[in-house]
Amino acid sequence: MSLKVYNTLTGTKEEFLPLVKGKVGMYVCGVTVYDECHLGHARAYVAFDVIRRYLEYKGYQVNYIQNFTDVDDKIIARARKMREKSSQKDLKELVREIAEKYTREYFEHMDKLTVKRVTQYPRATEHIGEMIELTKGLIRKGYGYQVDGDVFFEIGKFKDYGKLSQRKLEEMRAGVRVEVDERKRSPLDFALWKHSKEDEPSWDSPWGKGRPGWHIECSAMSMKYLGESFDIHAGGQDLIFPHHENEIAQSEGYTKKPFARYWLHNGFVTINREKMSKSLGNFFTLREIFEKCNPRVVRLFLLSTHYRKPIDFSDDKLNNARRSLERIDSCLREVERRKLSAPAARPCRGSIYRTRFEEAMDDDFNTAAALGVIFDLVSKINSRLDKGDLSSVTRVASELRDFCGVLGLSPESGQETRLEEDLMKLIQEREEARREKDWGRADTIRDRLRKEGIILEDRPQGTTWHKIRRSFCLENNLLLL
RNA sequence: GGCGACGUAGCCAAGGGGACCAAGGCAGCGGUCUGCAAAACCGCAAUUCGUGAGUUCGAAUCUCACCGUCGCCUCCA
Repeated sequence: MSLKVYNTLTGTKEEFLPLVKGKVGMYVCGVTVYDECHLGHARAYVAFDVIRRYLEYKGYQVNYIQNFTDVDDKIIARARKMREKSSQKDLKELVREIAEKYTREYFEHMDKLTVKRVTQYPRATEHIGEMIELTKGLIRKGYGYQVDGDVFFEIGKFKDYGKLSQRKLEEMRAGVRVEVDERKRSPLDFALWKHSKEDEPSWDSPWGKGRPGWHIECSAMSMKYLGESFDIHAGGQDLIFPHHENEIAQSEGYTKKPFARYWLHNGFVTINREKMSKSLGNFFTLREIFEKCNPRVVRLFLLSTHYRKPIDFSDDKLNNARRSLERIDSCLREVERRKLSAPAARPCRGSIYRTRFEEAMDDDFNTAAALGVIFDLVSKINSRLDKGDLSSVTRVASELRDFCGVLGLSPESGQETRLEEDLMKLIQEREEARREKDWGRADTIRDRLRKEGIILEDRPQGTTWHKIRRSFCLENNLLLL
């Protein structure tokens, strides 16, 4: 069975065939480290993390590169603001600090979302030399022109300009409504190199002191780490134009070879159906969301819609995801409890579920459909457990774990198996009370433990307990009131 | 203005010419289990896929029109 991916470049789903058999080179545009990550970032990196995981599941060796833009106008603007306020520090120093801070935070948040680390995270500032070389080459080949200390890319010289965003040059001109830099030959020409002001971060170049334009870094770094042509280039839909269009122009203008072969773009996160964005002020940072919600819940929420479609965010929808996740978790917990777990089985010989799961994922990474299979598996396991038919539970459960792993939704390992002594004692006390049919006391203890985040369940085989996350506690406490 | 996406039960969401009188989740309802719960199980719940017309033996799925929502064309995941 073959994997099909939707390619923005052609506007169709195509069979995925990597350049080199068994290997995939994949580049995803990373963040500009000038502010906190928000849900939109989470969506993109979770989506491409799942794609990476699935490619690995299929047996590919994935070389996954993601950059950090650690020098650009926004970071500099931020640094200026900071300096105005209090700091005596040098602007360049501040830029470095800001970049470092938000890079660190990026990793913290992605770790919580169980986004696996990619192969390498190159930074723009560490590849200035490569970018200068590229820019020099582009000038030599007639695509770049210098004005004062700036270098621009002349889009009119690249005949395929617009092929990714499926636009014609004339159409775009009509739409341009930003003030135009008069020195540019076309309003759509973009900067390869910008001269910088005295106090700004800068590097020596043939055009004087300056810094690279935004688009050139991705061309330079993807080429360096993945070669002049590679398999997958991905990012948010908002990067299609102009960022990715410009990358293509630069890279293909320079190498005369096809750049990325498959372009994948994720849809936006919306709030009340409007794009979440800084300018609208309707964005939620991951920090805020994680304060009240388990990151796994966020991840499940994000995967419940196909990655190319818009996904609308609300507390209500998070709660929905929360309950769904609890359904998976309680199933796995029960399997564990009955000692029916086994390591995730990988042999792909087809159960009907595995076939369905792979069909879903092969169809442009349809995680929503794949989740449907996961829940069918959960139902099957629960049903078997209920009937006491344990014969195939171990096998089915390992399949379930396997699929959860591909989506990055495996429960945290190392479930707590011990309770503080006083809490253990309370549970025993309740057992006694129940034996004596002192229901009042039993219920008091149960409620009290619940407030501690410990859920008791009386089963035919005896009482069980499990801890719940604070986020779950909050909700359950509300239910108690 | 140009280009594009979407509209499926109370909510989320998959499907994208016949196996669909439409998967799965949440919420809901009835039952089983329980001291009561919780969890779980069994069952019910869209005769219908924005509206209208058309193509077809057959349409949620294709075509056209209309209505509605959103996005890109400017930094943005």
